[in-house]
Amino acid sequence: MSADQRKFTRELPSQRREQLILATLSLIAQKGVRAATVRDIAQKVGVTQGLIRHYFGSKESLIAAAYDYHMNRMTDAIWQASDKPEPRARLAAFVVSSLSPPVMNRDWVALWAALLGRAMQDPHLVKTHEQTYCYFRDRLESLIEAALRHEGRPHTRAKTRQLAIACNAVIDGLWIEGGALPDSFAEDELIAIGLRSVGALVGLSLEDSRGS
Amino acid sequence: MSADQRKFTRELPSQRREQLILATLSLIAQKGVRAATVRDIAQKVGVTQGLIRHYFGSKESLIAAAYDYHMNRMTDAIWQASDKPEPRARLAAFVVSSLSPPVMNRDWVALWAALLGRAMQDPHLVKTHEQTYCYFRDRLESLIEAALRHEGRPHTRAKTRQLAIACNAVIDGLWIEGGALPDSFAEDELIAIGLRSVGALVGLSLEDSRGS
DNA sequence: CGCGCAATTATGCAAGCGTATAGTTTGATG
DNA sequence: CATCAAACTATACGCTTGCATAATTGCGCG
Repeated sequence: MSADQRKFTRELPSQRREQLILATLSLIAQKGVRAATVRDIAQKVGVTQGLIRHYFGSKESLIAAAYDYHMNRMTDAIWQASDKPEPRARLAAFVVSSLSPPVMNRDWVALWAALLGRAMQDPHLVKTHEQTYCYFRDRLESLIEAALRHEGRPHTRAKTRQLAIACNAVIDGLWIEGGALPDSFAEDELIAIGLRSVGALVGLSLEDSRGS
Repeated sequence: MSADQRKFTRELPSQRREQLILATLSLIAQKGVRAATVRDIAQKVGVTQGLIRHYFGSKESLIAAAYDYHMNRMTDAIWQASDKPEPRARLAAFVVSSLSPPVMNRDWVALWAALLGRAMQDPHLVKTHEQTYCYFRDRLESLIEAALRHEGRPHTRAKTRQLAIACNAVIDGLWIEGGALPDSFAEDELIAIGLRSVGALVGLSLEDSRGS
C-alpha cells in the first residue's frame, strides 16, 4: 500500500542520455525512422517528451547522437574479437565477427539502412558515415598488410588499399543480405563465404584459422 | 493574350502514374523519404494531391509502386549491357555497368538506402527487395556458370551459388560506397577493383575483356 | 532542516501530414 | 453537338508531429 509517492526519479545525465539513445535505436530498428517520434521515445524510457529537448535540444540532434552511438558500438563489437596473435587469424576473426551476431543481425542492419537513408541528406550524418567507413577500411587494411607481410608477400600501399576496399565491400554486402534476408542463408553459410572470399581476394587461406 | 483557358489537361493513366512515380523517386533521392509528401509530389508533376489517391489509393501504395519501378529500372540498366557474345566479356560487362552511371550514382544509391529502410518494416516492400536480390544473384550465377564452363572449369551447383553470392556482395558493397562517398574514389577506380575482385573470386581474369 | 538548482512534468500551440468527399472540367464517342 | 465516364480540382477535417513555455518536483548540500 505504501507505494512510492515520488512522481519521478532523477538519473545521471549520462545515463538518461543513453537511455534515450537506446530507445531511439530500438524504435528505429523495429518500426522505422518515422515511428521514432519524440513521444514514443520518451514513453519507452518512461519519461515525458520534454526531456528530449532538455538533453538534446532537438530531435534531429538526438538522431545524430544515436547514429554516432550505433556506429561506435558496431565498430567496437567487431574490433574486440581481433585479439588473436597470429595475423591471419586476426583477419579471419575480423571477418567472422562482422558476420556474426550481434553485428550481423536484422535489427542492426535495419538501423544502418534507415539511418543511411537520412545520412545521405544530412551533412552531419554523412560525416559520421564517412568516419565509420574509413575506420573500418583502415583497420582492415592494416590487418591485410600484416597478414601478407607475415606470409612474406608484402604488397604496395596502393595495392593493399585496393584489397581493403574490396574486402570491405564483400563483407558489407554479405552483412546487408544476411541482415535483410536472414532466412535465405543457412547457418554459418555467410561466414564460410566471407572467409573464402576474403581469402581469395587477398590470396590467403583463412578457413583453417578460425578460432572460438 | 489568348492564353489556354483549360484548367488542366488529361493524360493517359499510364503516363500520369509514371509521372507521379518519377516525382516521388526524385524527391526521395534528393531530400529523403520524409520530404516526399503527397503535396510536394503532386506539385512537382503539376497536379493536385487528389490525383495520388485517385491513381494509387494511398501514399503507401505509391511508395510501393515507386520501389518496384526503381528496382526494375536498375536491373534493366545493368542487364542491357550484357549483350556480349563471349561469356567472360558478358560477366565483365555486368560488373562494369553495375559500377557505372546511371546505376552507380548518388541518387540511385540514396533511393535504395531510403527505401530499404522502409522495406525492412513493410512486408510488401521486403518482397520486392527479395525478388530483386534473387534476380540479380541468379543472373550473376548463370553468367559465372557460363564463363567457368567456357574455360573448361565447370563447378558444382552449390559452389557456383556461393560464388554468385560472394560476387554479388562485393559488387553491392562497392556500389554503395561509390554512391555514398563519391569523392573518396578516383574515376573508374571502383570499376577496376570490381573487375579484379570478381575475377579473383571466380578465378578468371576479367580486366582484359572490357569493352565499350 | 530548508535552500536552490536542474531534472522532470504538464500543457498547449502551430504547422504539416494523409485522407476523404463533393464538385468541376475534359475530351472521346456516337 | 449533346452525352458521359473519369480525370482532375477544391476544400476541409482530424490527427500527429516537433517544439516551446511555465510550473513542479527530486535531491544534494550547507
